[in-house]
Amino acid sequence: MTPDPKAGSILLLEDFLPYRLLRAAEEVSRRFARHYKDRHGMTRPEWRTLATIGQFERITAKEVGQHSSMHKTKVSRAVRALEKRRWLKRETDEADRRIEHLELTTPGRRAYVELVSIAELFERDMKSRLGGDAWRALDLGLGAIEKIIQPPRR
Amino acid sequence: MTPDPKAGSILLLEDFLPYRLLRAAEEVSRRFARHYKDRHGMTRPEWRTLATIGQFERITAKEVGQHSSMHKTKVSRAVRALEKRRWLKRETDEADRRIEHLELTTPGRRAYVELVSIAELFERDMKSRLGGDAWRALDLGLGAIEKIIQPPRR
DNA sequence: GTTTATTGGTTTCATTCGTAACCATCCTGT
DNA sequence: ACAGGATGGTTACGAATGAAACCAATAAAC
Repeated sequence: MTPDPKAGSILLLEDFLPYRLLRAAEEVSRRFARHYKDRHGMTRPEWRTLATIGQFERITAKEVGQHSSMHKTKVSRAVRALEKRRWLKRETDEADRRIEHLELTTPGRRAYVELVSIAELFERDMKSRLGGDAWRALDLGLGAIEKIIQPPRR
Repeated sequence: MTPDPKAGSILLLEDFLPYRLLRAAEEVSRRFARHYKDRHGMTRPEWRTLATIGQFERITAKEVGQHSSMHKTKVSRAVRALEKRRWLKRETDEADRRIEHLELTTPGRRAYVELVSIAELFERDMKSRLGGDAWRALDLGLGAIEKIIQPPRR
């Protein structure tokens, strides 16, 4: 398994940025996921939904999807799952009865607060492992990508 | 949909690094995927497998998985798909008949060369959009993550 | 004021995925 | 030489995914 120096090849997968980016992102996510999966058996869509509803007092499913970059079917399923746990409640909008406003219940907010602290701990740990320079570099690089990729979602 | 400044929340999903990283990576990958999907209807596992076999003259399925960070079932399926296209051939190892050596056929290598140039074009374009500073920052940041995440695969 | 288009959200369905079980082959120890 | 593991690779199966169809409800067109 030695790289082939022969002419024409010349793509080192391990240096190809889209590959590196996805690999790094998936591994980091996988590690972070262990925490909330272990803790409550939550999936990533559920975690993102919880995080988003927690961040905004009251929000619709559509807005959750926009804010957390999730397909509406993922949101729909995650909302149902969280509802089954009694971590959130829906309220149909009076003026437009298609819309449902989502809010966390008291246990839901408790879970949210707990998960926030786990997230912060994880991020701090990651930062300390990476070192300040790399952390800032990553922040800058991701910022540049975010500027490029469309609908600036905030 | 205004952020809730109330006490206790304090997690901005859009600033949470694991989230940002995955979102950026998925979007970049999605865009790159359009190219090889349009061109040959290839999936990501197939593209990675092709890229890996092209990079090494002759390689086993297991090594493909290691090099491209793919689960062995993904590799197995991708290899079969590429084989059906007649882009690769398998050769059972004489000494150890569990092992199969994989090589590209002539059309396979042709497709590989084409995809490499697409990849390089994509990367160049991405670099020019991001700008040199951000590009280098990203490279540095990803390098740091790679150093942290396990089996240093090279 | 009725048709027509749009929108928020759910459901269906085909595809993709990973875990685990599996098969065949090889290696180890005795 | 034979039992018990490992190992390369495939298969089976349940869970997750997203595109598209769908359902209500609202808004626009006329």
